[in-house]
Amino acid sequence: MAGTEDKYNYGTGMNPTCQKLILATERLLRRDGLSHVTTRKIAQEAGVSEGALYHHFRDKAELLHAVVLISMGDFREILDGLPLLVGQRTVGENLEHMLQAAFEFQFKIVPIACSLYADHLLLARTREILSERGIGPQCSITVIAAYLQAEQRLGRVAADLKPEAASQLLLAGSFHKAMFDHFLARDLSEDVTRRHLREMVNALLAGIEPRPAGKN
Amino acid sequence: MAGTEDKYNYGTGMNPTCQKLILATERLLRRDGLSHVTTRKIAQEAGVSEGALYHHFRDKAELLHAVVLISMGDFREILDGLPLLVGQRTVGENLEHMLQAAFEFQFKIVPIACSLYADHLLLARTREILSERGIGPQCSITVIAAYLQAEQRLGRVAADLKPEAASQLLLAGSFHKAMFDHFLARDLSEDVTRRHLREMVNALLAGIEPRPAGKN
Amino acid sequence: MAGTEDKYNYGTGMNPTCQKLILATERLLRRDGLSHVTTRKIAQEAGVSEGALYHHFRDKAELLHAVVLISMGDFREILDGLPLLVGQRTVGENLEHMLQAAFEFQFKIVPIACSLYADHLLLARTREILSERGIGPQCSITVIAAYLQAEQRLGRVAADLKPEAASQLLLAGSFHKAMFDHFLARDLSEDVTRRHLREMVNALLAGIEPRPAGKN
Amino acid sequence: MAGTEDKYNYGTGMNPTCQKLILATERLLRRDGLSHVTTRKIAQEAGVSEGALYHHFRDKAELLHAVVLISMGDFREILDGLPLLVGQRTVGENLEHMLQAAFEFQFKIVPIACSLYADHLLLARTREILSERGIGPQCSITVIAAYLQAEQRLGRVAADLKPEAASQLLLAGSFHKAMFDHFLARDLSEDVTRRHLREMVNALLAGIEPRPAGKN
DNA sequence: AATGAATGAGCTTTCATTCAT
DNA sequence: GATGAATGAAAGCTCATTCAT
Repeated sequence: MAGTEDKYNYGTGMNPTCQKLILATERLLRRDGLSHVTTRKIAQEAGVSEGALYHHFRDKAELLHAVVLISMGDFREILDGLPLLVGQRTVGENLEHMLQAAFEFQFKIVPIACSLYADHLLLARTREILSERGIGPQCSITVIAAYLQAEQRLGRVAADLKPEAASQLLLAGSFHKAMFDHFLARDLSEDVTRRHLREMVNALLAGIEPRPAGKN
Repeated sequence: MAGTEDKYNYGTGMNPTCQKLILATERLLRRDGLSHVTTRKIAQEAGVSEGALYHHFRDKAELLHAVVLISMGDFREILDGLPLLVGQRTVGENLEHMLQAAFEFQFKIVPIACSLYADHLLLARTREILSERGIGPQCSITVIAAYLQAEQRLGRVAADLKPEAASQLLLAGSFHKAMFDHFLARDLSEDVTRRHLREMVNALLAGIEPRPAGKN
Repeated sequence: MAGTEDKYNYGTGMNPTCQKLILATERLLRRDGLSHVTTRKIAQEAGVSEGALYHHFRDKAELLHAVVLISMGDFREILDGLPLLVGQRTVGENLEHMLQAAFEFQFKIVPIACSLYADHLLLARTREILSERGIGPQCSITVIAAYLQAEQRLGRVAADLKPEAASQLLLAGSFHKAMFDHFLARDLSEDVTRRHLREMVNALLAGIEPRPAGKN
Repeated sequence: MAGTEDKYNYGTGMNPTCQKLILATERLLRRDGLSHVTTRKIAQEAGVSEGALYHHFRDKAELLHAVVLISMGDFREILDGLPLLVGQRTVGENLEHMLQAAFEFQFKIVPIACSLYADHLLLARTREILSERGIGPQCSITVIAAYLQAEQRLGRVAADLKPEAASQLLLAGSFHKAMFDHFLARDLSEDVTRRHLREMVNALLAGIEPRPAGKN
């Protein structure tokens, strides 16, 4: 993915000072929570000066945003690859695979994303940054909804399903689980997590209403 | 607060100054977000002196805990009526009705609940308090899951549904929407909100998988 | 003047901390110039904490404003007393007396007033403070113009004089001299200053145009 | 700048980078006020690197001095034409015309000239430079005073007028107006400005004292 | 019990200046 | 000569907490 047209290439080929700052911020956020993460501590942890932080990022919010972007990791690639999976394997397998990646991402950013609600100014600034760059949480929902719609056209998804609603339910489910796991400070094994997510996917796949005996 | 028999008796028989402080804090938390709620603003909003705050609470954290406790306390009551609906009307109607109430509550507490993630100490202490009192987000999930299980026994819900998973999906969906609405600072009409929630319920009711033509 | 309705009573009966801060600011401004006068230095010089500064003044601009107000000293009283002088002594004597007081005030505030132009934000904030309180430099001009108008009605001032213009000329003249004395860092004797000011008053009194021989 | 014969040759035969820096600084000073003119902004505005600034000027102060010098340099030229007007048209017309030009110049330099008062070191250094070159505000006063004296000899100006005092009153009046317009951030039409200045000239021409009925 | 002035450490951000390339 | 990343001190301001009254 190096050298793509991505203007905000925080994953690869990045200035080492930038990288140090982002990693330091991520580490501190996870350990202490946003309200204890000061620019001073970040600079110290990164081993650079506080001035350097403002040389590379307009403000603290922009640094936080970079942390979020870098945390997307696999999830972004999987979202990008989703259109190619239309008609492949089963819908359930595809959704489950996607949701695992989503969860991994969400689990990392819950401490940041939720912290924003503690500071309306930071929240507003984040909104600004996201809209400046034309991205945001709704993007993931839209991409998955588009996938479901494509499968709908193939008859692999119920014709009367609202793709947006189903998509939001799934992402919300994994995000909620991520918040929950953080809240309880529980460190679940990968297996348990996978099972949780699979159960959500399955519940949504089959639906709540009983199906007439026959198929399934 | 001195010497009553209920250690967490923040609702009744409380010193009026205490009560004023707690209510003022709750109002401010909702309005401004944790990081802008200062002891000075709290005292002003409550109409007492800053010093008084420290007569009734050891420190700001203790006051915040009291507020969190009160705010979260309603969790249980929200769903008390649910068991009575088993077998009544349709499952869809019952769930939708429940989700509207849940959303209203969640929308109110998002700024407070999310703020907790900004401060790991506050989060840890809240975790302890809530688990001590046997409340918290898991309660809601359990109650709804119990309702679904009861309906399952009546055959009104698919036999192979995992009630916990479906329940979490729904609550997560509305919570996610609440966070989203706050993030975008959008004030949706009641109608639009109702439609959003109904679409989620419907998506989960019918499921993603296509149903064989015929009944339903 | 103690106990008047003046809401911003910075001269008398003032909180000693306030007074210390104002005096310290005045001293430092005179010595170093605004751009070297930091809130930290002010607090040190005043022998109080930096926090105390912000306890008594909303921001640095408000403190500067207080310094200006306290510097008005006699000038304000003389302006207040001007209406009573209508018809008394000669117009020249009255104006000269007023201008001496104006100069004393202006000489003190030149370093502050001019410094504001170095910082557009501070300038804007000052404009805000002044308009909040309904005061400003135009007030002095107006008061003196009113005096001239009253004398006009008595025939002691030329009927076709524009009072505002004459008033501004005088105040501008002494302000300009104050700037000039500061610029040259010259410490003129009171006598020389008095003569300068008297010459300005006289020039304006008699006018530039030659008078027909006869009276005067 | 290196090794030319004119120590203050900032206008001609100068290194283009130097020139760009000086012009950029002047523009910014006028627009933003001294305290917001940073070396970074200067370099950006000049289209060179921040480092280049330090190749051509020992420090920021030296650059500022160069700018002040250039800005103030016009002082002398403004009034060069005045001696030629002695005995021409009316004294009032001549003064009014001169004051319009003076105002235009003063309005431009107010932000720079006043900013000097924010930094006593800068003020002192400017004082030295200006007096070394024999320029400064006193020059304008002297030139106008000389004009008035010449007219006095022709009987077109009252014999007992102190030319210096009248001259300073006028220049002070327009400078004061310039400061005022900046302070109020008001952008007056040329017509209004012209009227303001004309009223000042007229007030000074006719004087405050009533004239015996009859001529004039 | 209640007040509110005072504290001082800490916050985010800015900026003149240096220096390896 | 020119660059621009890096520095680190210092700016204005905030805030939980204390304490004399």
